[in-house]
Amino acid sequence: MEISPRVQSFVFHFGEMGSRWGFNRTVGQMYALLVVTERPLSATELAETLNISRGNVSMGMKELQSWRLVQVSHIPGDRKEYYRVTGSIWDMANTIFEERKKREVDPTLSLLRDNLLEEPKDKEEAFAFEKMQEIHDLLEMLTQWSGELQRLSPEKLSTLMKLGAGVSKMLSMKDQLFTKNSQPTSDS
Amino acid sequence: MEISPRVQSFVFHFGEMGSRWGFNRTVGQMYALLVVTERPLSATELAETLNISRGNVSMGMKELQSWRLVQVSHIPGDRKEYYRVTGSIWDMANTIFEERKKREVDPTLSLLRDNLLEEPKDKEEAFAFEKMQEIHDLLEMLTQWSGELQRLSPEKLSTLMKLGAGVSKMLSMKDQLFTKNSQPTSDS
DNA sequence: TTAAACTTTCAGAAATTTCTGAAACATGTA
DNA sequence: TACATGTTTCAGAAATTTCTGAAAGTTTAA
Repeated sequence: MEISPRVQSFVFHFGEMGSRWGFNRTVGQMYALLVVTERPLSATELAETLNISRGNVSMGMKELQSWRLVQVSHIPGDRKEYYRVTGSIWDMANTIFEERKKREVDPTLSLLRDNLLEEPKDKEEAFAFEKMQEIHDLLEMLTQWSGELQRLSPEKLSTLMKLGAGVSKMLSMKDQLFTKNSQPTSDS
Repeated sequence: MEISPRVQSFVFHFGEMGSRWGFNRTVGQMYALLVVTERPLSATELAETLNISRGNVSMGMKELQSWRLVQVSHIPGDRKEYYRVTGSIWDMANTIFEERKKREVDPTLSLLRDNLLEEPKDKEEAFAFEKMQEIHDLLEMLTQWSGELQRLSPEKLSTLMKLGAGVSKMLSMKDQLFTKNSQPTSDS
């Protein structure tokens, strides 16, 4: 399969950047190519288009499937496996966030929780524990919040984003608002 | 300088994780150690405590300074340079977000902008462009939003987070609210 | 100017990650 | 069974990243 220069530049760029987002260059390229191609692609097509080995594609697809970013599909009368991305761009972003959290934040959170169970032994440790507690709280906040955002529909999220600086204004009116309607927030 | 086992486990863990957050293992360790230590540390102390070379510390400090996560400070009558973290844990998270955005999102955004200037040549390219446009819009949204959040004070942000599921409820009342008070949102 | 005390640089060693390609494996068909 | 058409695995090659440590650089003081 040949691809146009501008699409190619995107695919390659995504490869370079992809490594920052948790997968390596070729996996990034494979994913980008699948995103911008309407029809599902076979492993061989991926390998030939990107000039990478067949084996590498196999491993890459396995990884992308483990991230739930790619699905296998079949074409009637064809024994090959064809790959395509799952869901929308929005789903992609959501999934990447979620998976990264699982791999990067959660382990830190549980380590901090464990470490903070006991009491600090001296002044130095007390200071360290304070900082670790702060990081723990921050990460927990982020975790909780990202959960909320993921439950929000894209439309609502878009509204929230467009609101922009208005968020601040809105917050200052929040108490007033919720008191008026006597609707408590659903705190955990 | 010797550090307690639990603090050490945090420092090492942060090293492993740090590589995910944009810096390598030893830089992550150096930063973690500075975070949990109250007094500023010299390069030699860092090197000895972490068992890494003096040269590596020098490079690491340069990098952390370029991230604006670490500052140099001096002790009167001492020619050594001492390092300490800048700002609070909250500032740290903010800075890391901002720097990562600069390095990871912005280049993609400008590549997409450039690529999308011209018209697609055929049906395949049209589909690809559509997807690229969606990614572009998503990234731009994130960019705009993260800007907003950064301008928000930690207290307000905390309120917003605690609000949790309430955000959704609040949004549905937003129009009503702003109409009542005839206060338009400051859209860009 | 020399020396002492410190920092930075960078070539190349070491460690780690990624990728290839051949062999093993799987599955359907004749 | 033998074969055709696929996929997966994995040892080790290749590429990349990180780290060391010795040499060069900087600054202050006498």
